[in-house]
Amino acid sequence: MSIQLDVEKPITNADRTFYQLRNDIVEGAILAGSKLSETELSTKYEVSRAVIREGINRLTACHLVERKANVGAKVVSLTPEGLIQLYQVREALEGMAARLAARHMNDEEIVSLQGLLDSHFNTVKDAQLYYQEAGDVDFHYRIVTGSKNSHLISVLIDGLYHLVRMYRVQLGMAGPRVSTAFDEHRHIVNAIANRDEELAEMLMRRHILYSKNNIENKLSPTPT
Amino acid sequence: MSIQLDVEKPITNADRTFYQLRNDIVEGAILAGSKLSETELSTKYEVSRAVIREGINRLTACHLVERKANVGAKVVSLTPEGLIQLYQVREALEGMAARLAARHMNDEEIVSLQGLLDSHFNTVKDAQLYYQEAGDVDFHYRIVTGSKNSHLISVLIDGLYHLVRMYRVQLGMAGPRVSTAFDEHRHIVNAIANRDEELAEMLMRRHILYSKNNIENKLSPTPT
DNA sequence: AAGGCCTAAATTGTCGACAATAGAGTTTAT
DNA sequence: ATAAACTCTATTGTCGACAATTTAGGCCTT
Repeated sequence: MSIQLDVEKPITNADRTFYQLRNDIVEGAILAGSKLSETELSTKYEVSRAVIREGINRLTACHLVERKANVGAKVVSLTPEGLIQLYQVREALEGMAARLAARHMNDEEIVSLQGLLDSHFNTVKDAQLYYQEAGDVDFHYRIVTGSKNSHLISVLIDGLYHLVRMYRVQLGMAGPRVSTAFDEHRHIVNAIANRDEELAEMLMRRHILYSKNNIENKLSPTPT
Repeated sequence: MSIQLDVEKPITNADRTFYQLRNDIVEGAILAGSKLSETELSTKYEVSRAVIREGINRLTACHLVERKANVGAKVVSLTPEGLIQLYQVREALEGMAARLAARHMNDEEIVSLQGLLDSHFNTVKDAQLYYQEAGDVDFHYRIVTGSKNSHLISVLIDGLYHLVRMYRVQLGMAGPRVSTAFDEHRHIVNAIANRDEELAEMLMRRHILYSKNNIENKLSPTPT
């Protein structure tokens, strides 16, 4: 089963530059916490300062950079507190997404989602961690879109998920928790298939909470 | 007690223009659903197109306008479905905000919040609906900032709240529910003062859910 | 020597002009 | 008559230059 989350195709030059910038920041090619010089970037990406500025503004909107008037922009710094706060927001939003998915996903979408889990099961058996990681992203992606709530979708997919990916990539999350996370996914899908909104939300919130605790333990011995 | 939620001061011309645009959209001076012509706005606000473009981009980030490449931007349309989806996101985020506020607000902040409610009680007695409306905004504002979660704060205050205000202003929400909402506020503050995270979240979610139902009934006789 | 002030360099903010694209209206061919 | 292709116009996308602001460094004063 194919995995592609970045189906957003660049129309204009500003689009393309924004995607490149975002990717370079998420992947760490542009270091976290570093300053973003407009002139420097404009020569590096071979576009005018105007498109760089638009890119930086868009990056500010998804919380990947911070901008200060008359001073400049810099890439956000990755901190344990920031990661915790990020997961708290995820817990709230994705919990609601699971609730709404249980209400609004049609039968066809649910069957497809179950099929996705089946294919994950095979990769888990073969212990292909990378695909599991991508599969996890794909799973959450489907729940969110399944909520049919445009605000939820845009805030998570256009916004927070890129920051989540940035933490994962740069702090080297791949981790265990693969098989247990798979079971949690299965339970969530079951709740959605049963149209049990309450349970779907609760299971999703716990799933994210566990994930947060798992990451916290990896980062520091004393969780908050 | 003074009420000021827009303490954000414009530094640059782009800031000032963005605030003006945002206000004109929220207040309805620029009609919902109407197209935003860059050249037209640039003459109207007496700034260059670059400034207008930055403003439009920022408005896109807080979901007040929608932009399509090579076509242009238009103000979002207000629909019952959009309002419902907005309140669903509010329920999730502000519920979490109340939970975190119960965890992170210090005693001084809680006392101040209780004082705010006391002053509301007087205005409610005098039936000054306008101040109650502003007071409601102030109340929610404090809970959100009390969460000490920067993502939560920015998504709600810089983003969704302006859209909420737009719905309230343009669909003429002032409504009854004043005194009952006041009681709900009181219960929420009590839960926070008792450091009861679970209850604070639940009460806040119900508070927003009631508010949503109240608005739905005003809009259409058949709620979703 | 420490502190403040002034100057200069670099960076961001703003602007007007030009290029590229989309949409409407007109023409033309079947 | 209809549909496709073309032209033209209005709007957005992109660019380089100029203005305003910040910041760092040296200089002067106490």
